[in-house]
Amino acid sequence: MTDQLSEVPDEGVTRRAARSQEDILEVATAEFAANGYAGARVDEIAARTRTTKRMIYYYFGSKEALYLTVLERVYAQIRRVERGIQIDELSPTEALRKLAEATYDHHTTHEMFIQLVSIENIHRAEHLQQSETILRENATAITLLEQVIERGVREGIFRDDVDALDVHMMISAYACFHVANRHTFAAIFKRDMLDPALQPSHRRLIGDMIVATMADRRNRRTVP
Amino acid sequence: MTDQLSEVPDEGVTRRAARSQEDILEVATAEFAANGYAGARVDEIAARTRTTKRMIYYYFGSKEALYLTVLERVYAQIRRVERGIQIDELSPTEALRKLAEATYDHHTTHEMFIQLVSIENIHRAEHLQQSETILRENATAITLLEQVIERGVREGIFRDDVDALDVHMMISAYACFHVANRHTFAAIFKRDMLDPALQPSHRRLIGDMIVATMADRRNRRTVP
DNA sequence: GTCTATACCCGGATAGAC
DNA sequence: GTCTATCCGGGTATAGAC
Repeated sequence: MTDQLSEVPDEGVTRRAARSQEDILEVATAEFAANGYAGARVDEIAARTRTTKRMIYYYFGSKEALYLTVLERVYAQIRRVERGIQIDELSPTEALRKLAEATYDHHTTHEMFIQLVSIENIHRAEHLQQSETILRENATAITLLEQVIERGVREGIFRDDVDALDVHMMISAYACFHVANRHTFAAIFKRDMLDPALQPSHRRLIGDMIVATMADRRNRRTVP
Repeated sequence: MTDQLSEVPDEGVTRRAARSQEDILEVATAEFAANGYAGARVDEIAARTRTTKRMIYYYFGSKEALYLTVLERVYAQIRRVERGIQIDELSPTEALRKLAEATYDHHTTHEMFIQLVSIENIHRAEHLQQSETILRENATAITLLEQVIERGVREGIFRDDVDALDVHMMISAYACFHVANRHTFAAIFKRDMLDPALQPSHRRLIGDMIVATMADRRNRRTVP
């Protein structure tokens, strides 16, 4: 979580203060992700920062507001990744595989994001619903997927009874599960889903899965 | 979570006491699932039971021990479902679909189980690892899947580079996601994944997905 | 086994000086 | 903006009568 999460500092705030807020957010992200909302300790965040607890309340107002800022920061991060995906030159099949792999790559390298999403779901997305930014911006992720699927259906190579949200659901489910359920899975089955040795095959499998499902001839509208 | 979760009461405990402990566990399951481990309140559990807070500590010793009992109870429940699945008469393809649908059915009707698994993952499965029962018994879920896949590979209709744990992972990922990420998904994309109107198609989709992936001819060892 | 009352501590939030 | 010190609610856990 060190990559490009910085926000533009407010005008009236000194460079040092902005830096300090960044530090707090960095540490808070780790603390919330590791312990959940109620389990996270503001004391602990302060202890791991160069600032004090008093300053955290000065900057962010409350534990909940701090958590919300953390949430918006990690959602902004995945938005940037999504916007960077280029699929112009690819066939619908290749594009689908690339989108699936990009999601797999993001989630497997951003464990804290997945943990925060899990935590947010435990709390019925009550905080997320307070953030107009996330709700407005992050839904756009599927427009790319919509275009790819529409093209594939038009070309007669994709089934037409599964929409973009369904595909997004399948991709996210697979990619999330590797990270979100890593520990219970490893405890019961003795296999670490994030073992680097397994990642290439898991990365291929998500592409296979999505492509095979969408191209399944038994469900295709137009049989060639 | 009203179905058959009862444990056999200890010998020295009266019928009334056993019933009281069942009540506590029922309510505790809901409380932990809804608020996470740290967010759950023993006061609240006591308030929603006919017993008192003092009795909860008398019966279970600590909040953590209570949570562990809750966890073992829901894992015992899914074990019973898994053991009840019959696939003797089915082809490998049909068996795979049936197993996928059974998992989908269980998870979508046991929201609290999925929430508790999420919570447990937030805490790096530290509690789950203390339960020899869960670790010993729940790994057996894949033996059925192993047999089906071995048969399918032998008959040349399944690819042979995806093992039973991988398939279990795909099935669980899909089924878990519907429940675990329901709220963030609904908030962002305005679609409730557990909407009863969508369930038949989602139920078909998980079967299609698993069957298509395993039968994908481009990855099959023996091309017919 | 079941109750009431309470000890004790921890954590979020704030006061107020500089 | 930054610090130290502190309040105070509430949460886990227990004492002790019946």
